[in-house]
Amino acid sequence: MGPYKIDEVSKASGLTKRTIRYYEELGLMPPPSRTDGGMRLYTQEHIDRLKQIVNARDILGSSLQEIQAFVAIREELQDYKKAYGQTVDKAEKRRQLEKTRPMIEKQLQMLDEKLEKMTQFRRDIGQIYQRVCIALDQEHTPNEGV
Amino acid sequence: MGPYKIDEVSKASGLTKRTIRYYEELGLMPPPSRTDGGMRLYTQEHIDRLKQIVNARDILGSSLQEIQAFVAIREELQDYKKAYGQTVDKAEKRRQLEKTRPMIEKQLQMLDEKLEKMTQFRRDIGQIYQRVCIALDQEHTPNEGV
DNA sequence: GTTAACGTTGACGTGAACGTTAGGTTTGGA
DNA sequence: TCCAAACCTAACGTTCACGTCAACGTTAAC
Repeated sequence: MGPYKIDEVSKASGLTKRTIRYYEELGLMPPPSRTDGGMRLYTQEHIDRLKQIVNARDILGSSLQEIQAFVAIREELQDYKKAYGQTVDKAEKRRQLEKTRPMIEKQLQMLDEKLEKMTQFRRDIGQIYQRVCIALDQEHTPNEGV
Repeated sequence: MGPYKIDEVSKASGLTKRTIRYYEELGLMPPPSRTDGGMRLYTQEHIDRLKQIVNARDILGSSLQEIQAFVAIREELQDYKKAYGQTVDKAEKRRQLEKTRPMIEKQLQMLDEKLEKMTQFRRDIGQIYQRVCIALDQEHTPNEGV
């Protein structure tokens, strides 16, 4: 359990070594201690911190490509609606819908996952907030009392 | 209200003209019609679509800098915890906490906004999904019945 | 004490998501 | 009809978030 070298941290966090150094450079992570030779020595706290960052990144970081997938669903449905009155071929409509359904299901699953992680995140921060408030109250009231 | 030129769309959506053209290029938006001279003519639907994209982008797109703000709060609190047993100066601790509290409040507000938008987003997709399922059921069942 | 595996710091490369500039065309009002 | 304002495409520049390569130093096992 002692100090970890960067490769172990990489495997534990799922990030590449490059990314770990990059995050340190950005200041996302406190710089770890070093050996006399200059090698980085990480603690468990560093790993936890990186996992938090990865979590937050997964929730909050989506590319335009991913966003496109979401908006595309609505368009497909709009296309379907437009074609609804015109298309004579019911089987064709059906095939189209059957194609889009699994896509929507996938998006819903992704959204639910992100929502869950996000609410968990919210709870964490909320708890921290409460502790801060309590601490502030406790230090404030006694001076006024008696 | 008639066709919109790109500058009006820009003001209505909050995106720059460059970004609007870029999103079209990416296929995030259906290409608008053109005048004989080649000028883009947008409809209200285009504007709505862009607003959806902006919304989704605001929810899902955060940089590492923004993520850093979230993670930083935890670190500050950890620092506080560490110093809790050692610091003799209670006023100093209090000042530190009073400094972090508004930061946490801001983060909470941001998170709540994102959460609300996200759940709304989720509801929308869920409704679309239901309509698709119903449509598939309706076209399926009658052929089997009576 | 040698050596292979792993670490370090630059430095350049890359794709995404635009900003900016250049050079030319279109539009709409005086 | 003329002209400024707004539009167009094309192309290069930029920042972020890393990947990748080179050249070199450190560790740990044998």
